[in-house]
Amino acid sequence: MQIERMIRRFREAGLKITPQRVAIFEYLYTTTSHPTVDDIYAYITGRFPSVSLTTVYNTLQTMVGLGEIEEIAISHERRNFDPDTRPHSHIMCVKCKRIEDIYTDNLSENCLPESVRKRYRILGQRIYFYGLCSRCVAEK
Amino acid sequence: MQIERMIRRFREAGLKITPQRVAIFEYLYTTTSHPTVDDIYAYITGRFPSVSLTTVYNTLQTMVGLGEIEEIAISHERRNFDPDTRPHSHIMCVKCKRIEDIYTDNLSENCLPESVRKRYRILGQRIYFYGLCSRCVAEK
DNA sequence: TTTTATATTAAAATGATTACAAATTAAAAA
DNA sequence: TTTTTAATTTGTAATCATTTTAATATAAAA
Repeated sequence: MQIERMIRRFREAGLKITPQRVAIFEYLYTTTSHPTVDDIYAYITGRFPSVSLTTVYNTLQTMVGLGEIEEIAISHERRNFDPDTRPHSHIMCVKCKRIEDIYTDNLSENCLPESVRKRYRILGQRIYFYGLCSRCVAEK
Repeated sequence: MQIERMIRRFREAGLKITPQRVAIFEYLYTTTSHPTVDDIYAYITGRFPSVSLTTVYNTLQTMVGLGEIEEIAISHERRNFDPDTRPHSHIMCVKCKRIEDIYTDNLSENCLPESVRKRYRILGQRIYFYGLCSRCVAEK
């Protein structure tokens, strides 16, 4: 399972396995949402009341460094993390800020003109959609 | 020209035309880059030494509200603004952080599955590419 | 020219993130 | 199992970006 995988990845990197870290893994891999630092911190404090925000930041940064989670830059207001590293896109409701995954086989690498491609070593690509979800449309 | 256009847009919205605002318009429409708040502030202080950061923030926010500039969410480290509101994409060098425009006729609205489309009122879309520019590849 | 509503400014408040040093602990070695 | 050691966690303080606020200044209408 993914939590075991993270433990193995941390061990391989010479990092220690602490209960705080495992709790963060558990939260990331059992929620289907795209949590913020505060979401994660709120959950962890439920289990380890004395946990420090620094620990959450450090662990997330380490996981990003290992390529096991990704930051979603869909909005400047919030910083969301995504434990799903398969290629996919996101859509955010501009009102309630919820983010949903979009899986599609047609990720548009082909948008990149040759003139750009030859001047860059391409490392990644992100596609974000913005809209109003049906719930928020109904409300207003 | 675009500066005249912004002046007209502000007037139409019942907003006043101040030298500070005009200087911000001038900076935005005579640079081809994607400036941050600090880039703009640095330029404006050259002309109005006593200008306040608040004025820069307020003016940018107003322009975003009028739909005349857009925020680029390509990175959480920086907040870049784009005075070009035509549909286009961006590529950022992950090392030097420079952002370049990409114009392409094939913006992938078609990436959106019907199942998602029917649950959202789509308002916008952004595509970001990440890579190393030739200059930064050479350096390392 | 006077008036008035809006904009600017400076300073303080807020919020997110990072840096730091002391105390704790995971895990390797004995 | 116990000891040792290096890494981690914690709490606090520092930093940085952004927003709020209230007083002052000013664009533009009267």
